[in-house]
Amino acid sequence: MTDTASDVFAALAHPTRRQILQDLKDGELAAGEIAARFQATGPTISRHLGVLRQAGLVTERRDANRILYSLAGERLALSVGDFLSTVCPEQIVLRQVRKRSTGQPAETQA
Amino acid sequence: MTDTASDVFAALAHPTRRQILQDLKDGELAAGEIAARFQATGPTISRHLGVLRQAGLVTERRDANRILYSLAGERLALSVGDFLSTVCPEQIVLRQVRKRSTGQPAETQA
DNA sequence: TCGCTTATTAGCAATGAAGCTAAACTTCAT
DNA sequence: ATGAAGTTTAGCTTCATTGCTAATAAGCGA
Repeated sequence: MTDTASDVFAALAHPTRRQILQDLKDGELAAGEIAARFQATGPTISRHLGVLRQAGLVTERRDANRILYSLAGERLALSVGDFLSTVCPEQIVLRQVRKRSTGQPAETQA
Repeated sequence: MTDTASDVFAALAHPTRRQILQDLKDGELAAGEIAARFQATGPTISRHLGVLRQAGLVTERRDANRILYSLAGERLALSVGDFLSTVCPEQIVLRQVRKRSTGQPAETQA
């Protein structure tokens, strides 16, 4: 049910999560540093980070006390760009992204 | 909190809706023709089409009895590509897309 | 007008998402 | 050990989404 693309797009559907990804664009940040940029509570941001991690859009590593998050830009470009390039290939171009071997997993269940 | 990008990504988060967009890539289709391609009922597909329309990803026009849906590819590429190009600009290139010129009139949400 | 086709809207049940507070867990310092 | 800082997990409430069936609207033809 929860295929890859759905997880990725659902993760991107929340403005806080998109902002987190933009903040991570310049380098890794600790969970607390990320949470400090929003009005939401720490647990709420932690859950958002969990959604992003489950979608494969961020990676985490431990540094002593803290947990540092990094952007998984290639994964983001691959998932989203792959869909975009199949629906409107004229308007978008993917760069240095290997296409997956097979086509879509054909999940057409409603 | 339902900004434009959130509506677009939320619309793309459902596999049926992504498949609808892919089906529309080759030209406009009537609602019934779209519904016939899925196992879901007509009303369910109609709601999916409503979500896509509200996100601005499809346009509709009346033809006698039928309502024909078309892909709004430029809008799709603009919304998604704009975000992608800010988060991971190295991996993606936008083509013939004006620089975020759309001042959307804040579409209403149910 | 009546009936048929096409498509949407209304209403309902089930599921999931998002936010909070409180508690728990990990790591390091005292 | 004890404690403090940094994060996550648990539990709860609220609201949105998804799906269905039944009902409604709109258009065309006899």
